[in-house]
Amino acid sequence: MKINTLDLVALTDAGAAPLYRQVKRELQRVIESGRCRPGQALPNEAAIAAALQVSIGTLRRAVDELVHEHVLVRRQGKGTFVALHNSDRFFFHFFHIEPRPDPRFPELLPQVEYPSVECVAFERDRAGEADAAALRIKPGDPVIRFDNRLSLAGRAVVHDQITVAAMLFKGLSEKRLRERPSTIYSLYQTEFGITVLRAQERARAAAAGRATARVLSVAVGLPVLEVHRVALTFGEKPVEYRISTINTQLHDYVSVLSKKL
Amino acid sequence: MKINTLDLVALTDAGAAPLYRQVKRELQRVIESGRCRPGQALPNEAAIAAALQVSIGTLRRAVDELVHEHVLVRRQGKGTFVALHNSDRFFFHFFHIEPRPDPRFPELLPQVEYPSVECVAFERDRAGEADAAALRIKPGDPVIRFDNRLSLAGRAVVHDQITVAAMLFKGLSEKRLRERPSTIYSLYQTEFGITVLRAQERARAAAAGRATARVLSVAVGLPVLEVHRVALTFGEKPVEYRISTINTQLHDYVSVLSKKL
DNA sequence: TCAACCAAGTCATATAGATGAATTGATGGC
DNA sequence: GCCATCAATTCATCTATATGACTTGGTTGA
Repeated sequence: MKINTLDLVALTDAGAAPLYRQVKRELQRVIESGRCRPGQALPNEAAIAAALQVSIGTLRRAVDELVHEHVLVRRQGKGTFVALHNSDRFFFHFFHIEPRPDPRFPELLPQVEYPSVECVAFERDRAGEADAAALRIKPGDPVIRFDNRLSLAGRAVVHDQITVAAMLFKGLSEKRLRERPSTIYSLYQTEFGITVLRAQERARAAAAGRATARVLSVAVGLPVLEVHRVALTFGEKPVEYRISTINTQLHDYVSVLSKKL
Repeated sequence: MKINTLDLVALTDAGAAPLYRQVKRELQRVIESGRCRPGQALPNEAAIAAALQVSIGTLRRAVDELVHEHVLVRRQGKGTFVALHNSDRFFFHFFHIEPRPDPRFPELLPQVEYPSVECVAFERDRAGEADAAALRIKPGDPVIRFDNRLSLAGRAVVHDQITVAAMLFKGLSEKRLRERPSTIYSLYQTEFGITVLRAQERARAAAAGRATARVLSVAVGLPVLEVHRVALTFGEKPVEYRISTINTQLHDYVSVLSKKL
C-alpha cells in the first residue's frame, strides 16, 4: 500500500494528548475508514513515521497498542497488517464452551473442539424493544434473525438466537449464511466489512423453554445457561445481539478473570 | 528501598531471550520472593537500570509489561510500586454480578454496587477429590472452608463456598475473616502474603440445592448459576477454590470478551 | 536442477540523551 | 502561621541511531 493512498493527515495538538496517542488515533481512523482492508499490509514503519513526521519510536509505540488490541498484526521481516479475524485463535475469543473435565481425571484437559453448526431458522423481522436497545436502533427497524444449533462431539449443546440490523447486513441471505467458508464473524468481516472487536455478555440461569428444549433435545424446564451477547465493532458500535442457550449438563461456560487489562 | 536489598543478580544469556524479558523475569523473581512487599516503592529507574547494567529504555520496557499485568504500579513524580490489590478497581476484577437492567429503561445503567457480605459457616476439614484437584494438593490435606452470603440492595444473591489449603493460610480464623477491614483477596495479600493475580471460572446452570436454597431464601430446584472459580497467584499456583451459587432472577453474571489480550 | 549463498526490505531490540510533567519538601516573604 | 515559589526527584514522552533477526527473491556455482 502506498502512503499517499492512506490519506494521513497532519497531527494536530489534540488537547495535549501524547503524540503517540495522536498517531494511534490517526491509524485507527484510517483503518476504520476501510481504506486498508483486513489482511492488507501497511506501509513500512519508516514511511509512516516520515509521513506523520514523528520518530520511528513514537510510531512503534502507537502500533504496539494497536497490536495489543488485535487491530494490527506485525510480522517480523514481512510487515504490519490489518488484522484478519478468521483464525482459530479469534474464534475461541468468542467461543467459551468447553466439555466439563472428568472429576476422576482432572489432569486430562479436555480437547478444545470446534462445534459443528446448523442453521435451524432464518427470517426477516422488525426490531422489538430488546433488540432495539441492544443494537441501538429504533423499535420496528428491519432486522434479520437466525438460529443456529451448535454441537460438540455430536451432541447439541448451544442454541443461538442471533439478531442483526438489516441495514448493516444488506444482502445477507440464508444461502450465504449456510455456505460461509469460515466463522460467522469472519463472514461479517469479509462480506460486510464489519469487524467484531469485543463483546459484552450477561449470563443467567433459566429453565429451558419449548423452542430451546426442542433444538437441544432436552426436557422443558431443565436448568440451562442463557447468555446474552452484544458484539461490538469500532467505536463501541453494536452489530449483533445473540442469545445463546446452553445445555450445561456436560459442558461449562469458561471465563478467565485476568488483571491483564 | 535500597538497591542492594533487592539482591538483583547479573543477567545471564538465558537462552537468547530478549534483554528486556530477562529484566522482567528478574524483577518478577524479586517481587515474588517477597523481598519487596506490596505497596513498597522500587528504587528509581536509573538505579535499577544501572544495577542490572541495562539502559533505562530496556528497563522501562520490562516495567511496562509488569505494569500492564498489574504487578507494578507507576506514579509519575513518585516512583514505581509493587501493586496493592485492595482498590475498588481490583474488587470488580473478580466480582462480576450486576443487577439486570430494566428492559423498559435499558439506557439507565445500573449502579455498580458493593455487596454486603456475611460469613455463614467456617470449618476446618480435609480436602476431597475436587478440592485437591483444584488446589493441586493431596486428597486428605487439611483445608479451611467458609461460606459467605453476598447481598445486593438488601437481597441475598450469592452463596460462596470457599476452600483454601490450611498450609498456605496458617492462622486464618473465623474471627480474622469476619474482622477483615477490606476484601477477602486483600486479606490474603496483607495477612498471608498471597497475591491473587488471575482466576479461572467455569459457569453452569443447576437447580438450587437444599443448603443454597436456605442461604439465598429461594425454593429448592430454582435454576441458579453455579460458578466454579480457581484463583491463582504467581506461577499459576492455585490458592483458592470457590463455588459461587448465584440467584440470577434479578442479577446477571457479566463478562466482557475482549481481544485485548 | 538444486542447493547454498547473498542482498534488500522489514520489523525487533537496545542504547543514549533531551525535554516535559507530577510530586514533594524546603525556603523565604509576609 | 501561612502561602508562594523554587529546586530536587521521579516517571513520561520523544528523538536519533545502531545492530540483529526474519523473510523473500534472486544469483551463483556445482
